[in-house]
Amino acid sequence: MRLSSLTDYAVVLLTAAARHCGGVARLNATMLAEETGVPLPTAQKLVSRLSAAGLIDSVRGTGGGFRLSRPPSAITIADVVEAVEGPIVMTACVDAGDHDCNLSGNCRVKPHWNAVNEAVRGALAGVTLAQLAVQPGTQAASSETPTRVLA
Amino acid sequence: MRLSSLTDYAVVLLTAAARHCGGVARLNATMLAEETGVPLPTAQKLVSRLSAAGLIDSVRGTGGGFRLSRPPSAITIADVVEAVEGPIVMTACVDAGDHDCNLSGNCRVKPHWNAVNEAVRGALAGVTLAQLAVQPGTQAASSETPTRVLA
DNA sequence: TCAAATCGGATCAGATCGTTCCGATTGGCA
DNA sequence: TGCCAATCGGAACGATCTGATCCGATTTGA
Repeated sequence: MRLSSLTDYAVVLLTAAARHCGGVARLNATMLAEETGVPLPTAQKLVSRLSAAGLIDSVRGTGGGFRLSRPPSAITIADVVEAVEGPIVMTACVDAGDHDCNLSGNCRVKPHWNAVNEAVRGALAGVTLAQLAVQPGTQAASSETPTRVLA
Repeated sequence: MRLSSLTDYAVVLLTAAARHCGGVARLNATMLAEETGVPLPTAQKLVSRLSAAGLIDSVRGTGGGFRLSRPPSAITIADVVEAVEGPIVMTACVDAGDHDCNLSGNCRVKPHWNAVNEAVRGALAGVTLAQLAVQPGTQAASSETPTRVLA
């Protein structure tokens, strides 16, 4: 019941990127790695995955870099988790194939897992990058409306 | 973002135990393993952990076994997760020590993780064994009141 | 007192995660 | 027009953790 550290780093990187949203047009992995303290190779790997998932638009070559593909208020932690770790599924039952569950035949718990899954996913989808990007103690100054899960 | 399969098995075992709540006084690992399809060694290991966590009361020796220490409606999925996997912490930041985070110095995301953590934990704590124990399709007959997270 | 049955802890293989490195691609510059 | 530098993209390696199996400790009943 813990996010992978790669996901943790991804959130830190994207939050930093969200803060630079109005600044330079393009960011690069080296710059964000230095600013956040995330190891450069790891940052590069994350840029790959986030780009593949469509959360950032990346441009290769000299002067290239990346930028958020959507405004920070439209990117949730659930999006980041799915981009880095894959689909949010609590158990093998919920997975599309739901094959390799050796007790799927008479498993009576299975029908309930979907609801649990959606509950957890909803909790993660209720937090946006815009909320994370605000400075600690200055949340009142944010133009974003906090969701109930953060209350 | 996935529960360990041990946790999955633990929920299946405890749900089966909850169904036998009004039946025989003591259950044993062998019996539940056969009934649910969980491998016996794994079931034994889970009994150990669940007993150590106080979710079940176990008695050793001939004729021994275990039973739920609380009514099924008072045991939530969050309890099971914590018993098998340890405390529910999304990131290293939330952990008590919060040491080995090499960017804790100027990490601006850290203050927000606690809220996310509680949101997820709340989602898991809103589902009880009593809800999982009901037969699929007969939820209306359950005496338990469904929680909002399942709505 | 003996024996059977059960829980409890220790051991080992397997898989996943995290890190690191190298190649492919692109744009700028002479 | 050709070369070079900078960046993303994918592949390989090592470490850590999980999950399954086995054997010993403990207790009750005959």
